[in-house]
Amino acid sequence: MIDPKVLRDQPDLVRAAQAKRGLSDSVVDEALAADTRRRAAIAAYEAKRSEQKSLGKQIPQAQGEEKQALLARTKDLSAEVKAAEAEQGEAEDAWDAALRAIPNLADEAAPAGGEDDYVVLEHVGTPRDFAAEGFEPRDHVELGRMLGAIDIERGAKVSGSRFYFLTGVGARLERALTNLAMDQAHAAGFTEAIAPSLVRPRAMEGTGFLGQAADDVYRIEGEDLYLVGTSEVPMAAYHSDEILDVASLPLRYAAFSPCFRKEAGSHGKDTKGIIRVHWFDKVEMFVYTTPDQAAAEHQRLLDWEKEFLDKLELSYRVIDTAAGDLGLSATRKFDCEAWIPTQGRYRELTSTSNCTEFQARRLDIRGRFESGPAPLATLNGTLCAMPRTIVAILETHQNADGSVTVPQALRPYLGGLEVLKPIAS
RNA sequence: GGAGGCGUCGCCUAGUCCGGUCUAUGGCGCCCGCCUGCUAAGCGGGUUUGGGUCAACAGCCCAUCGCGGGUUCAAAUCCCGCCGCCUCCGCCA
Repeated sequence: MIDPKVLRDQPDLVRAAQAKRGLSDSVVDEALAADTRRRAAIAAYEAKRSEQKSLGKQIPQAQGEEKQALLARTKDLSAEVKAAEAEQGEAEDAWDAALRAIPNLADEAAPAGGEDDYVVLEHVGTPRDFAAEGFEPRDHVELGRMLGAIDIERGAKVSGSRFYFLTGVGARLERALTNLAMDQAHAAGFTEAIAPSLVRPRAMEGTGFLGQAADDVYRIEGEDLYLVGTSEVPMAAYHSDEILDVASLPLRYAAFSPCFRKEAGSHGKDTKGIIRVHWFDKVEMFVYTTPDQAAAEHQRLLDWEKEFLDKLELSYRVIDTAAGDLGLSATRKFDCEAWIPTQGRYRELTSTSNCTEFQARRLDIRGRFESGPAPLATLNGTLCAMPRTIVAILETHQNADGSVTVPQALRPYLGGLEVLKPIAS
């Protein structure tokens, strides 16, 4: 959630931020009204409670009529306290709900507008010119079939649409990518993590995924558990309800986990191949740091993402996502989009978000500063989402005969394999 | 899945049976000060977190003994539900 003090003292700042995302600012007035009601309710309750406590202390000493009078008064007070407490609880809940409905304030530098209003920050590499090379590129579905790497038909047979099996060099490729990603993170000082992909509501809510993204979340029937769409969720909740030593920051984690997404509302989009699937594995970077370091850390996460894509010899562009396309928690988001030859366009491979103190407030993650405990900043960034990365590698590095040249950096992870060759069919 | 035990302000711990003087005990650690050539020891003080009020990071007040309800004038203490951890049994990758 946003800083309640900012809401109270600078509501116009929040209104402007809402406008930048293309959202109504009515939530601001609702939250302000809820805050006023809440504070009045707290004052009323505390006055009653204070009286009850002081009278209660006199009862054990009192005798006879005096005691009876006290008991009569405190009995009435008891009911009043109960009523005041109930009102306080309701006011507090309403205030909390109003505050949680407000998304993080978009960064000043983030472009205003919606999905199409992103700003391209840079292009890295040049998309391969297959026409000049004299052959028509095959898409990853066909390449995957020829290489015995991706089995979409059987994925559908076993689990339904948007599921797949990785087999043979496909499975080896995921393992190699995972290790390449983890090794890079490890070398950069990250702590490697394998995270649970089932979490309780608190973790899901705290990371902001039960808001407008709730339709995309799988829930386990009959249990209070959700399947995560990213290990950002368990990694953010990892230090929930903790006060961390500021000297230990930044805490950087590289977490592997399967990710599950309903992809509600995307019917008809990316129905072919493994660009958009209900399940995939991912190595995600997750950082806890101080608010004043968050922006610089965001750049570092972007740099690590670029370093990884560079190792895979992909051509890509980096975009600065517009405010309206930010998630609930993010103040700014950079996406790296790789060129997909058979689609003739750039597709998101990695994404890094600066969530400032938004998630930390919801999950009660604080640092012990000299001035006292205060919320930390959290950031996340994709290091490697397996299926899309495999798509980009296969399509980008394919040869006319359907073989695929393995990027140099990946070869040691595939036992020195230089070329993935079609299997005899 | 079955049986039992446990959960107190960083860590350990007293208190819970028999509700009120608990404004939660003591130790360790940590911080400040005194003392001392220096260090250690010793001595004194401080040390949960959140919130309300306020010009105030001063003072005062409220909440907080795993979480949520309930009983009561009054709950760390009594009752109910839940969560977590531990031990044993069963099952099992």
